[in-house]
Amino acid sequence: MRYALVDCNNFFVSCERAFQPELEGRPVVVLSNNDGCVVARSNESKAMGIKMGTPFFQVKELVDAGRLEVRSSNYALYGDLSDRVMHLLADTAPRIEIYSIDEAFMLLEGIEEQQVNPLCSDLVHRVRQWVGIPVSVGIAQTKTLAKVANHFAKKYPGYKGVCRIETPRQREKALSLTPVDDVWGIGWRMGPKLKGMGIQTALDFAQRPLEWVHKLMGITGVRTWKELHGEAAVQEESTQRKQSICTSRSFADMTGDLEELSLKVSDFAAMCARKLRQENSAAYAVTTFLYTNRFREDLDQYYPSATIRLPVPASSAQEIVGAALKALRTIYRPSFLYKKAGVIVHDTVAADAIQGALFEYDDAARIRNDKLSALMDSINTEGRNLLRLATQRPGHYADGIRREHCSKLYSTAWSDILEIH
DNA sequence: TCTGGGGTCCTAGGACCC
DNA sequence: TCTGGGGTCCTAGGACCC
Repeated sequence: MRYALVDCNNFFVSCERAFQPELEGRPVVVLSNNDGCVVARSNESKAMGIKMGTPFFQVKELVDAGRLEVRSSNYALYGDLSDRVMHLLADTAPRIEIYSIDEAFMLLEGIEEQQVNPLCSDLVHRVRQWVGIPVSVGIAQTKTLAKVANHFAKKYPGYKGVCRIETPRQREKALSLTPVDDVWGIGWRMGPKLKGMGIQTALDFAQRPLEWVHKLMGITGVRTWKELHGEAAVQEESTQRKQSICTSRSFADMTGDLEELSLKVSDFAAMCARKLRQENSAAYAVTTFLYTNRFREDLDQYYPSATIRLPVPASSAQEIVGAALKALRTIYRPSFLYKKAGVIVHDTVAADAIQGALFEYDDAARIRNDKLSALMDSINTEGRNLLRLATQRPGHYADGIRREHCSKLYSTAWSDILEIH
């Protein structure tokens, strides 16, 4: 098997540039929700030393001085452009696995070896021309090696966006030039630990005995090691249905008020229920969690969560919201100030495979709830929650979230129209 | 004053049973 | 009052990813 990892360069920034070409060549950053911190950077802003996750207030001076462009994140736009990129990939390869909003693996089975590079080069041009997004492609025998190849494709313009690791010699060379903490699967915990033991590069790591890796890092480390040796060990994307769905937000201002938290949690839960229905799923369990502000060392900290199990998997707003509020009441303590809350629905099953509980469950009520939720879905299109439960407040859960640097909704008018049946 | 959101997988340890 | 070993299931939390 051969994999091609296609990765959009600086994706959120590239999306903004696709509709504002004057941003081309300028240092740009895109911010997280609440305009909290930097989540995407152009090459120019990376070169200025701005790090991923930098709080916005630390670079605000650069913006005020006209040396840095800033945008609030616009997920409707990014999702739309992502769809367009993925369609081009699906037209190129026999099979693709979408890994994230800006990345996908193409499975190149059945494609002749000499065809692989021209095919990928052509894809890079098409995506740039038709969607306006620059992408890089890394090709290798395993997903982890394809990731390594992708780093080279991004870093060195000479590759023109496509880098392939094929021979053992190429593999060794590439691994010897890759810092161990840049390897997919080796994170901020293990990276420094390995370096402390004298393992600097991916090649150093790959040359350790497998047993040693197993003892230090467990089964996940073994997988990474095998992948670097060209043996596929990372799971194929199998389950289409998500196992858990989460909706959470930080608040612009902290709150200790149960009433206010209940309104937020109701909205998060209703959004989870809607995502469930869109996936044609239902969930056996609902978890509500709260966070105090971890940056305020002067305040008491509290990170509680509680899970409610349901007798029958649910996807109606009524049931999910009811369970989430019940969980909230068990964890809420009035003596704290909360900065963030969220709802997770998990233990999901296909909605059409639900088995009723034997006793003590009102089937008629469930069917009524499901019908009402479906009706709400048909009226509430994405981002426009016109219908709500009584526990939800007028407005949208995104209300009160800071978005002071948002670009216009360039592309999404079309998808809104297409979603109305 | 100001510090994101949404996922997956693995493991350690507790509860419970025989 | 003494009190072993092994198995399973569940859950919380850690580590990783983007």
